[in-house]
Parts: sequence; structure tokens; C-alpha cells
Amino acid sequence: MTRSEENYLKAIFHLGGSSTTPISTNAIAEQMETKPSSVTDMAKKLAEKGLVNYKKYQGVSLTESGIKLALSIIRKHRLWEVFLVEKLNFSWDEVHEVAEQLEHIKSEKLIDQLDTLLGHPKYDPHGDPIPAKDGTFPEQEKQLLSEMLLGSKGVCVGVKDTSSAFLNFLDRNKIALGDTIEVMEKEDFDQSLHIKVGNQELNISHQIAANLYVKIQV
Amino acid sequence: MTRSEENYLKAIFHLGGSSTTPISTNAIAEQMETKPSSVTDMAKKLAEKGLVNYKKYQGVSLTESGIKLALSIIRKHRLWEVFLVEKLNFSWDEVHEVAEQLEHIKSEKLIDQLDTLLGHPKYDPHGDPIPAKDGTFPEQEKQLLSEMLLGSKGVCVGVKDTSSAFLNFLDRNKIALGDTIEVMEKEDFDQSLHIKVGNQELNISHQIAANLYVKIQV
DNA sequence: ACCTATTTTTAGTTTACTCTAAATATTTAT
DNA sequence: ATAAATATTTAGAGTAAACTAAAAATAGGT
Repeated sequence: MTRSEENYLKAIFHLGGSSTTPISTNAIAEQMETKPSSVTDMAKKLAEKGLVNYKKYQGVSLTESGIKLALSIIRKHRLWEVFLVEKLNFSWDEVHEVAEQLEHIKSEKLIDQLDTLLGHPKYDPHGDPIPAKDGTFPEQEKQLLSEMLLGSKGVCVGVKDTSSAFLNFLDRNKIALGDTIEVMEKEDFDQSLHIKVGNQELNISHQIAANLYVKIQV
Repeated sequence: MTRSEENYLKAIFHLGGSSTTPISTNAIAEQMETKPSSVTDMAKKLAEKGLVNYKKYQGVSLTESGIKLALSIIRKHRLWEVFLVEKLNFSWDEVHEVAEQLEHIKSEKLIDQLDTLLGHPKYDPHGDPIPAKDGTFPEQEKQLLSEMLLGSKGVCVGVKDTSSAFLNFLDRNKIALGDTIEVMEKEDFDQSLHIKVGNQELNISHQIAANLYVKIQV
């Protein structure tokens, strides 16, 4: 597996290519910041290796083994992110770029021991679940804050957007994973929300609410 | 800097290319397990970038900036080795291959924080000194065990050969860095040594003694 | 159903790195 | 000093990954 092949598998997975619905060449190109013609080349190569299903003009989806590999790369990426935050004092908006490099290091022992050092974490710093070694991928029940009903309460469990701009906004406004959020008011005009986070109240725009995942309290 | 360029700089440094004596194309090719013609190509490329001095048929030596870069790569390699041994329970014969990959990760913060996490170690698991961030390279006074005088005592501070075969031999014979070694007898016939390590006595061949570094007790 | 717009693929190039084989320079031995 | 051996460079070619531009297939709108 070359680094490039690994990145394609990861991109296809993130675009939903693990289901039977195939992903379009264009979509992959955009995600990878490359050109569609390059995607076609790689699609053929990965199909040769039995990692994707590919038929001309029909898009690409991952095979069983493609999914396995994609998950193992995502596992590495997210474990490294936890390491960077927990052990090396990175903030959650700094980890992505470095984890993109670290995820390609080849050593089974390395990742097993890292997992142990970190205490077998279930989620990365952005609240995304970490695939288990055996390929189990524990998707969590969650919904966007923007979809919460008036008056309902939830725990903040993840972010959709992981840009520095957004993550810094959350830091500045003292909104962190694990915080309890209650929807106090919903503004019809611009869909902004008045929320209570811990014992602090504030207004947030729809765009913010549409990028924060919460788990509803039952 | 590509990965390949970094590997060439490191190899040239290890062959002594930081002094004015240039290193031959063949020597570099052997060290890198590649062909002399590939070395010539890279020598031209690195010379273009001002990282090596190169004249046709005259060999290669590192420039100031080449040395700086080589040291920064060696620093990363050795810090990662310490990390693998101290934090991830690797044994000293397992670290090299993984560190070869990790040394190419690009992030200044990563390596600074790693250094801090490890408590600013001065030596790697094989006793080799770790270059400081500012480029200082604290070469330690040391000599080969095979060169020690009869009856003299020293502390084991490093290994020359870092192959698994050799490192495992040391583990099996309970010889570790930091142990005090005394030369009890020198055999003229085959230059083997009878030594005392801690309170254990054993015979070692010349080949073993010629791959163990000691620091003489004054 | 047909024409147009969009998407996807093909064909041909480029860059970085490597190799083999042949040519050239240097070193060594007599 | 010169021939033989060795070391080094050049030339040409291969591979992986990317790109551009042109061709081909698909999808949408009427």
C-alpha cells in the first residue's frame, strides 16, 4: 500500500463509499484536492488490487477488504490525534495535519502500544469514534444541535466542521465536548439559537448549531 | 525536502561527510543500499540546493546547512527511538525500522513536545547522543571495549553494531548500557576477553568487544 | 427522443526517483 | 609510464503519481 492509495481509500470511505452506493469520480477528486483524471487512474489501480468496485462511468465503492483497510487508517489517524492532544499538548485544531502524516507509519506494534498507552480511547478529540482493531466501528447515536427541539437537553459529543476557525470559536466560547447543552429559544427569523452551556447562556447562529453534534438526554 | 533527500543527508553524515574529507559515491551507494548512478543524480540535486559540496569524481561532503539538516533528522530519529522504548515498550532492537519512518514527519511542535515528554534525553537507547535543537552535538568520550587495557574498568555507554543479533546477544548475557565492565583477562590467541559485568563473569569474542563502547573510569 | 451540459475517461506529458549498460575518469600495480 | 582494475558518470528507460487537453459517455431539460 502506497501513501497515495491509503489516502484514496480514506477519502472514499469518508464520502460514504462503504455502502453499495458508488461515489463519483468528481466527488473523490474534490475531497482529495486533485483532478478527476487522477482519480480514474487510481480507481483502476485499486480495483486491480480488489480494494474497490469500479466500472467505467459508474463510480467507485469500497470492497470488504477496502473497508477494512480504510478503517485501519482511520483508526491510526484518530489514535494519533488523541496522542497529540493528551500527551503532547496539542489543541484540537492543530492535530489534523500532523495526524495525516502519522497515519501512514507502518508498524502494527506501534499502533497497538499507542492504543494501550492512551488507555484504549473510544473517541478522538473531535468526538469521532475510533475503529477497534478488529474492524468494529461504534457509530454513536447523535444529532446536530440545529435539529434539537426547543427545551430539550443534550451532551455535546462531536463537531462536524473541524476547521481551526470553528474549533477556536468553540474554545473562546467555552463550549467543549462533554458539556450539557439546553436549547432555551429558537429564532424563526434566522434560525439562531439561544442556548445554555453549563451555567452560561449565549446565542449562536444556525451555522454554528449545524456543526455541533449532541446526544439527546433520554 | 523530500524523504529521499533527507535519507541521503543522513547517510552522508553517518559516513563522516560533515568534515572536509569528501565521501565517495560508492560508499554512499552501499550505505543507502542503492546504485552509484543514483547517488550521482542525488549529489547534483543536493549540490543545487546548497546542501552538499560536490565536484565530479571528487565525492560529496555536507555544507553548513546540510549538516544542520542532517542533525535535525538524526535528532528526530533518536528522540523517536527513546519514545518507542520508554513509552511504548519496544526493545532496543525493534526501534530502528519504525524510527526510520517517524523521523520524516514534519512538525516542529511535534518534536519539541516529544522532547519535553521524554524529559530532554541526552542519549538514545543505543547510547548515541541526541543532537540538541540548536544543532549542538555532544559527542561523548568513549572507546571500544576491545581497546581497553587489561585490568581497567569502564561503564558501558553504547553499541557500534545495532543489529538484532548483536543486541539480543547483549540482552541474553545481561549486558546493558550503564553496566560497569572490568577486563579480567585478554587472550592473545584470538583476542577474546574475559570480563566482569556487575558481579557476573564471562568470556566474549573480539567481535563482541569491538562493538561495545565504554567510558573509562578515571 | 434529442440536444446540451456535465461528468468521466483517454492520451500524452511532467516530476521525482530509481535502475542497467555503456562510456569515461581515476587509481593501482608493475 | 602505462596497462589493468576500479570508481564514477552519462544516457536511456521504467514506475508511480500527478497534470492538461481532447474525446467519449451519461444525465437533464424541453
